[in-house]
Amino acid sequence: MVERAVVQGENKLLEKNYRLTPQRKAVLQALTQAGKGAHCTVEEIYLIARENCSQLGLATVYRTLELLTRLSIVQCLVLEDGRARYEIKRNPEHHHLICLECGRIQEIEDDQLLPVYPQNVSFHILSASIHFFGLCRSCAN
Amino acid sequence: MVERAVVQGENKLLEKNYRLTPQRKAVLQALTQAGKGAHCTVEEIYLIARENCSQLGLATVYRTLELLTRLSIVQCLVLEDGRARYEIKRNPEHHHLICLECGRIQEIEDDQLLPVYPQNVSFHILSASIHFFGLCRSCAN
DNA sequence: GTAGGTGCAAATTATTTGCACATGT
DNA sequence: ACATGTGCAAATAATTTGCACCTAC
Repeated sequence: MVERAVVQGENKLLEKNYRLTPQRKAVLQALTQAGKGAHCTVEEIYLIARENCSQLGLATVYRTLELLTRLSIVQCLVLEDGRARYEIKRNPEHHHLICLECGRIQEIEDDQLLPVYPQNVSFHILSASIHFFGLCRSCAN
Repeated sequence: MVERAVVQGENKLLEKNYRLTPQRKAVLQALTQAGKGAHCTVEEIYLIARENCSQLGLATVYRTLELLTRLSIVQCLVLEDGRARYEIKRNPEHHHLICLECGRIQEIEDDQLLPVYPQNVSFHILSASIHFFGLCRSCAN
């Protein structure tokens, strides 16, 4: 079964006159297949996507993710380890709870934290990326 | 004139029985010399620090920054470009306003944004890193 | 048919590591 | 004196790029 997010992504590509190649389909498929809260590295996406598109090259995955990011189909998350992670962009926006003990990443939706954006700042805020660090339930005992 | 932050950093090193080498002094000095809101890359810190310690090697800068981070003397900031940036840790904590147009980074203190940490989440939050993206005053026209 | 996309291998960039030598305490 | 630190060069890891070939439209 083809996920809704895949179809939406494919449509966005077509709308902007980008070609719908098996490689792009496979990357989109991999991102949704990994599921919510997956935050896959490029390498991980590559490995999953190759199952549906065996001749896929790693460089193509990088190029595809760059394109999908530019089209706001996916979003990039860079954690302290400096490696890029990607996830399908969703609405409403969400933020991340990163466990300092086990490294697991949970998600939290924007409206669960009544985002109070700064006042009296001469800066026009368009979006926010919030990383909370702490201990997840099981690591906190 | 030697900055207060340098002296504090040096004392923290001594307290924990780390040696106070010219290399470590130079890195601390470079970080404070760059000033508030500098967010220097490792390479930049290396270039500044070398002015006071000519035989300094880049690997030592990496090792020193890793140590200073571990001792909470500095903090590491990883932006979307994936390169590590470092700044002296201050109190109160602050967050970042990143201009999407010119890339300049402003700072905002924690208490200026009534930090609203999530409620009803089974996660023990210890700290937060908030990146706001948008347009700085001059780029917004 | 052709512009746009891809695979591969080589290049680049950021960071880490091994090891012989140097130095702060 | 000696553990700790350092410089250098080589290793590793992540990402980017050049180019000949391929394919979705």
